[in-house]
Amino acid sequence: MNKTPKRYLVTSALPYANGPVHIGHLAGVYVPADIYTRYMRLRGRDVIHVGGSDEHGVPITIAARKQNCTPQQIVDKYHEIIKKSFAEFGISFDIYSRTSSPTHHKTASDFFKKLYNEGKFIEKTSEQYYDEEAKQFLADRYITGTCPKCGNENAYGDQCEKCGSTLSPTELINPRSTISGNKPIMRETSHWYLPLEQYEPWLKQWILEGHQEWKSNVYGQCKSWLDGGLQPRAVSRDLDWGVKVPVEGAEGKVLYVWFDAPIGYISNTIELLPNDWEKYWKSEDTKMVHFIGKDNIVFHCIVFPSMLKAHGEFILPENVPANEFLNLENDKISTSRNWAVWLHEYLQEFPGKQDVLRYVLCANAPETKDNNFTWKDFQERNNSELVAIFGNFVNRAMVLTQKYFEGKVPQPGTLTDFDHTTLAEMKEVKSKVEGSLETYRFREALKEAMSLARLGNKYLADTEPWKVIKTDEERVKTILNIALQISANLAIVMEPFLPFTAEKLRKILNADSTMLQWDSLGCATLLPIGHQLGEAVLLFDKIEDDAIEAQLQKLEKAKEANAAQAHQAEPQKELCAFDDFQKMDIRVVKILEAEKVAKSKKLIKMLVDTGIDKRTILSGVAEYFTPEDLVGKQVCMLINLAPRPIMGVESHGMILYAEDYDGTLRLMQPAVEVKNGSKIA
RNA sequence: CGCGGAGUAGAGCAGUUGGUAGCUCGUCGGGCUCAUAACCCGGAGGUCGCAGGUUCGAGUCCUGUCUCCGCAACCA
Repeated sequence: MNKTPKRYLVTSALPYANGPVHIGHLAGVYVPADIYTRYMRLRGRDVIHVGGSDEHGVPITIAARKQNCTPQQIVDKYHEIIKKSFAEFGISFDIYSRTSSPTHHKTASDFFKKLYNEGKFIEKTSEQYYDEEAKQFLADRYITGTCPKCGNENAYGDQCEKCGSTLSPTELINPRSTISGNKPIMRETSHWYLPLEQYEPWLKQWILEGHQEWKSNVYGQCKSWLDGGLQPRAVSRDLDWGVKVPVEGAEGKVLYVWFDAPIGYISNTIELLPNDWEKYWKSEDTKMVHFIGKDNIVFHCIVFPSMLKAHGEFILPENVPANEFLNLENDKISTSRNWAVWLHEYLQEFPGKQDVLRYVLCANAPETKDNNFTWKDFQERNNSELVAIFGNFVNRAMVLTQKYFEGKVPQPGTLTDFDHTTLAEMKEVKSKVEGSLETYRFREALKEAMSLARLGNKYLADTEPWKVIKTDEERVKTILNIALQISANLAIVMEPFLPFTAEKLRKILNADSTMLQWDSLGCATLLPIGHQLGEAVLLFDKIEDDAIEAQLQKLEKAKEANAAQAHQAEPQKELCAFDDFQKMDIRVVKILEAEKVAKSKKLIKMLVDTGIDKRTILSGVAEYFTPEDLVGKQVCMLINLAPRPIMGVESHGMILYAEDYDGTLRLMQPAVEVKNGSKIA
């Protein structure tokens, strides 16, 4: 595109509606997309930001099966959570819809039909595993069986996680469906494919020659795919959840979710502007930008553009500024492992602190490589950057003005050289921030914006109005006027990044957004002389250690829960002859008395009723039970274990416990009370 | 030897066409006291993953090599 675009279409990746949104999604996609969009709006450009939930695909049907509900219920639940949390977090979508909407079904269906009618697909028949009970074809991942290479009995249809070898479902010995547990059968099925290889020359031209300015991770990935040669890609699947394939004889088939989802960008625009959407999608002077994470590069740079090209009426993305991934406390963020900071939970636990998270995620965004989010860093950035630099500067300017001039903007006198230098630096911020934002360098842009607050602090430190007031009130008027003008500029420049704070700051300055327009950023006369300022409330609050500690503990709990889930039962011991087993006399006994053995750490001495006699035994379980936990309980015990003296007392048997994954011991009790001395066999 | 990206002060990150290695936080020292013990100035701290090569000159270009992350279930 050579000429200046007339309008902008910003899309952000559709979150998959089988879970809530977490900080990885935000840092990778939604925060930068929102900053970009807000910036465009502030510049008065024609821009819309479209998004929505991606609600189709196999995983959602699996989740529904597991939770014993319908796929619709799953997506309804998460769509609501996601939509609500985005809104509360200030991600300013012009529309946030969903791929289960009627508009989307129609749009995707029509899209498919057009390509189908024009012969843009090829049809292929193949044999795939089919679960007769669940009545569905099985994706590779939903088939398990014995690995032909290492004998692991729980290899997946695409890969054995034990030996790492790549497999195809037909290689598995004794394949089983993970849905029903049954043995699947082979069944013939036919699907439509988009012949991507036909678009290869065009893609090479368009990306490799036409878009060398794309980020290196994006460009590199595209180049690698194009150099490797593209293959036809199936656009349909055998499934009952999704957009029905609108062709006769295609019952039980839906559009493959990758084909369906990006069309959501179009449907959402149609839903937003039913009569006016076409100018955003079909007009060459629209600039379209896709915000995505690195895992989506191929779809948005190769596959979706090929679809759009095949369709023929739509424009192509001008840029795809994909981000890398964000880690959490040095570990990969994972929905299934619950290793994440969930947006809806953050909003509850840190009310009114949307901008703190927005700030941290932008300042530490994974723009060029994977980055790490830690709660300690979150606290530090809040306390020593937002509070100490930005909030503190505004507060200083406000408090001084209240103190000396009753909260009215004072009239400046003659400017010194230093004043001029400071104002000149302030003026530069606009072009720097704009330059960074236009090239998707959000981290850099935010740093430039923050530098304005630093400039303000330095200005006050160097001019020392609290000293000068004693000798030269006129000079102080100039100083504070400048300090307040800097604050007003901060209210403008922070708007795309920290919209809640900008609003708050406008209130503090008693200025509305008509006084503080982006175009006047850098201007030293934003606040008129004599203007009455508002109340000097604090922009940010410190975050104390206990709040951070609570978050870390929450994560620690998630980790423990994972450990419990990941715990594997120990392998079976070697075989034991029946006679050997019969030698052991295991009985139900009642604990009559229990007391800790003096001077021992672990020992508890007990008197038990075995039905035969009453005897003394010792058990090394004081770390897990108090004597009171034990008295009166019936438990299992090996009564013919050879007696053994422990710490001077002879123990006549051994009580049996179950040892949990983490080493915790549990009593083994009969489900109902039985007679003491009952045999266990 | 599948393909991309990344590896730079204690931590988190910049470094755009090869030309004195930067920023934020932390740390140490000093200043200031208007401000949420906040702010301002200065210092220390790096053989730019490792090994070679091209060049007058390499964090940057080339070759090899190690590690991490993605591309394959969930997933940004």
